[in-house]
Amino acid sequence: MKFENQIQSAIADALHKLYALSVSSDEIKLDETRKEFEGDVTLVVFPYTKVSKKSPEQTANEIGELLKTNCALVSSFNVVKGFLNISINDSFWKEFFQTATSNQIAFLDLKKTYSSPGHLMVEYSSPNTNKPLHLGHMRNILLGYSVSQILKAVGHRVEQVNLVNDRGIHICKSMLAWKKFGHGETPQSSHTKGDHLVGKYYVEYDRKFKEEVEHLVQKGMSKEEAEKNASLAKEIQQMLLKWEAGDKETIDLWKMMNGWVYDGFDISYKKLGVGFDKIYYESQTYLLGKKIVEDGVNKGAFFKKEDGSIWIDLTDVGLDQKVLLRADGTSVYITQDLGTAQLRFEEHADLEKLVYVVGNEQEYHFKVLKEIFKKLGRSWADGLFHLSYGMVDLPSGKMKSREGSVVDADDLIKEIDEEAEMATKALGKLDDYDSDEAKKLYHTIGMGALKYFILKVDPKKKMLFNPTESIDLNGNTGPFVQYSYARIRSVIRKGEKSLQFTVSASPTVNKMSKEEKSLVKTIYRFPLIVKEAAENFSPALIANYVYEVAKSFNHFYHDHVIVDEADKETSLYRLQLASLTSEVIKECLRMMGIDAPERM
RNA sequence: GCCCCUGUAGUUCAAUGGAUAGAACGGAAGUUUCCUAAACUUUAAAUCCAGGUUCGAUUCCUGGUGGGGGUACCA
Repeated sequence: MKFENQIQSAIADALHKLYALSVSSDEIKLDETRKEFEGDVTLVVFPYTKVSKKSPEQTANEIGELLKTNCALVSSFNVVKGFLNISINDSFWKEFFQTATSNQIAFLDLKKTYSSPGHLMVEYSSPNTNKPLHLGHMRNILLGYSVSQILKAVGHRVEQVNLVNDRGIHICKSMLAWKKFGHGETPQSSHTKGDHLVGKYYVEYDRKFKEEVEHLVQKGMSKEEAEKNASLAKEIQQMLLKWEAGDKETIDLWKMMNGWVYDGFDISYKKLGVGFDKIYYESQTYLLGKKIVEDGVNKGAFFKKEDGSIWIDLTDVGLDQKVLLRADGTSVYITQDLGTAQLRFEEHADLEKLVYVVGNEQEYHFKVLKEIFKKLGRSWADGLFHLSYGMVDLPSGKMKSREGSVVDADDLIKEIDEEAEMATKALGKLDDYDSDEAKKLYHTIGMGALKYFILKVDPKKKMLFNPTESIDLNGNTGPFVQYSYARIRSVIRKGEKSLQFTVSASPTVNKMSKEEKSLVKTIYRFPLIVKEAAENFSPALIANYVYEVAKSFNHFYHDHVIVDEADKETSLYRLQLASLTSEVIKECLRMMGIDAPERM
């Protein structure tokens, strides 16, 4: 079905015949012809003028002539400066279209893209249990979910997992504050979502602690001393020790409050339409991590300093010395990651890649993690991959959770749903919807806007998000694509009614207009785009592609009457094209975790 | 100090070393006897600076400069 390979080898032959140049066909680079020129693919001939010893134009013409006579796919060519624009025979496009429409499922199902699909794990979300999810988490979650769907689409087996940071001193802070100042408040009694309630006490601790420190400073203590000697700081240490010792009262409190948080997170995940195959908890892996560190010391991979702390020396690979276990034997951040990774590869012996969706401020951390496992001789160490993404900035600057300048995920979802509702009501199209249907649609549109907005940006770049202007519904946006989809569906419904059109009917293509061919060419690229997106873990490629498809259809739609009852043959063919287009759009949206409404 | 990322229209984003740097929003001007006007058409507007490599550089290299992040037993 692919024509590129045939053209490439035909060019390789031509170069060999004309200039005795031997190049393998996959080294020949073909570009898509720019829209303003005639042709389908373009060969840049400048690199070959050295061997041809002729002008670029002459070289291009020579190659073009030979292609035209030797390759049946090539119908014509034209030369502009050093660019050889090759036109592919129309029959190729017709044939492609007919094959694709007569078996849409085969065209959309890319599971055979890789002859030996892999087994991968994608970790995303990774929240702390001391505060609710915010905008930064949303970029993480949407990226992780979408990447998982893309990888599955090309046939990989994917484990979608979450790692909950459920232990440590920061967790104790909200526990202590609740215990001291909470008066037994629960999510039920306060009608507050569990994660928000716990977050409230985390903030409360910070406030009380600062008060106390300030008080001590006024009494003449230095700030550092005050932070060490504050009674709250001491109580926190006590609590952490109690937790580690398994003190029943502390553990029960911990379990209760974490339970509240998980209930809250579940609601947020559900609203976002994402989920996980398995959730790992740091509290269950950090001990394994400690063990790995101890084993490493025995093997001589790590060393112990005089104070008893354990380190790894990574200066030989351009990194620093890093601490792995504190002098008092307690674990540091990386300790649990060691345990978690080890556990995962034990659970899935055939796991090839472990993808961590984590912000770019942790790039150093993941470099270190990989090097540690390499030093320990783990065969799977090279399979660790940090899918790093940029921060989400606000117009007011960076989000700082301690300063409260965060955009809360639940608030944002609510605002966007309301925005979608207002915009939809203003158009007044849903008069025959009942309130549940309408509400569902507002959410579909709102989430479509939010998800598309976040996913269309290259992950590694930082992005700016303006919550007050919220989300556009026009232009390069999710709702535009959703709207295009809904409209195509509506055209098809009409066609089915008036023409008894069915998807299984086989159309005959006589002529293809320029717009039609352009749309067909765009659809042709679908498998290539998805493959590229899977290889680069890039939902942005899918987003930009689906926008192009939607735009291309809108263009076509305005130039043609699709359902013309006087010309059933053409109508049938155009409806097939519409159907194929709508399925491609739906599949792309699905890979981004966006719903495609039939009507909007 | 050292390391990493980044600088494109007024704004938010694109552009495997290729043709006249693309979209969208916002600005200006249009299009509803026609399957959804959340649409379509036209229009003004940009590569941080200086070198280098190349037939050709937004892209690669060097230096400068602006922004962000990391790095010292935080997670």
